[in-house]
Amino acid sequence: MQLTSRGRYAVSAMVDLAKHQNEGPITLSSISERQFISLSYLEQLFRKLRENNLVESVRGPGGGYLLAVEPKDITISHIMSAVNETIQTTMCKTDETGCHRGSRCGTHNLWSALGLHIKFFLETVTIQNVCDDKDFLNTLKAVEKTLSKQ
Amino acid sequence: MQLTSRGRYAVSAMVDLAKHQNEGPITLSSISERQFISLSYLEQLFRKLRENNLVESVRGPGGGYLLAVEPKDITISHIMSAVNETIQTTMCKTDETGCHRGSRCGTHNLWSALGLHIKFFLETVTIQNVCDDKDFLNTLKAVEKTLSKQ
DNA sequence: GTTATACCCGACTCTTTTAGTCAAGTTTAA
DNA sequence: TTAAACTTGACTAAAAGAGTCGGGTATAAC
Ligand code: FES
Ligand code: FES
Repeated sequence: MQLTSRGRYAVSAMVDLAKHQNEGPITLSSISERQFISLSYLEQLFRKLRENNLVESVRGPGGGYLLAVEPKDITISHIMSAVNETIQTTMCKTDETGCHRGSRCGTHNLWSALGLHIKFFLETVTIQNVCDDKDFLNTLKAVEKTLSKQ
Repeated sequence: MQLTSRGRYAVSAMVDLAKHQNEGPITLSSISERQFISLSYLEQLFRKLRENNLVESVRGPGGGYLLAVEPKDITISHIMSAVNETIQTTMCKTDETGCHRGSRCGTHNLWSALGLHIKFFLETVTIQNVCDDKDFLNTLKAVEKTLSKQ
């Protein structure tokens, strides 16, 4: 199980955008160079980011992309969902092909809890945090401290 | 990104085994029926579980598998590693094909923290917990409470 | 000692997902 | 008019995953 590059690239690009926020529209080719992501691939990703209202585009020469929302209000979860990078931990369907043929399997609550655990992290960290490169590490420490006390 | 069935099946099977612990060696075909997992696939998984000393096998008629360790000492993480179901959140390599061509990218700490976050959960929950079907949910609540206080 | 049970093992195929490309547009500042 | 830069749909190739197959070997029961 591996975080796909779709999700990682999208976040990298959004962070790059946030860091150059005050420089006007940022071209994909400049992001491409800085983040080592192919231009075509970025175009694909930004289509989805725009459709999800996370970025705004400016066409024509001098154009590029701008954040449509403030960095502190964009969570990693927003970005991941936008590019269809969902983290699916359960495999239950209601039909005959599901986990336990319709009913809940003995591990359902485990995977469901894992899913929530991950979701919580992704919804807590914003790209502002990533730019600052510290808050989510503190978050993590607090979590571990709590758990180890049990 | 999706939890693979390799990992989910392995955990399901181990939990099944734990629940029938006191019945002597458990055959794979009985697990196969209860958990809706093909026998061949189970054999593949149990090979790895045995190589990692999580289960013991008894050959011949009346044979089957037994837990090699107590349920309270087997974490989800143990099982997942045994069947090569690692959750990889970073993509850094040291060579020229890595994330940022050798150096750290701006999102490295984020993914690294996510990886630790998941790892912590998987190392905290045991199959005993899953059998009881409650402890890891409490764990989760404690985490969320801590985080929401920040 | 034959037989049936059930574990053991390597290799293989099929399917799905992901990564990345390509070839065509359209808008607009200079 | 031109060139920069976004827009779009479709396409291909590579990787990972799921699951199968055909052979084994050990051993309890008869
Ligand atoms: S994971 Fe939901 S029923 Fe098995
Ligand atoms: S994830 Fe480690 S360098 Fe990018």
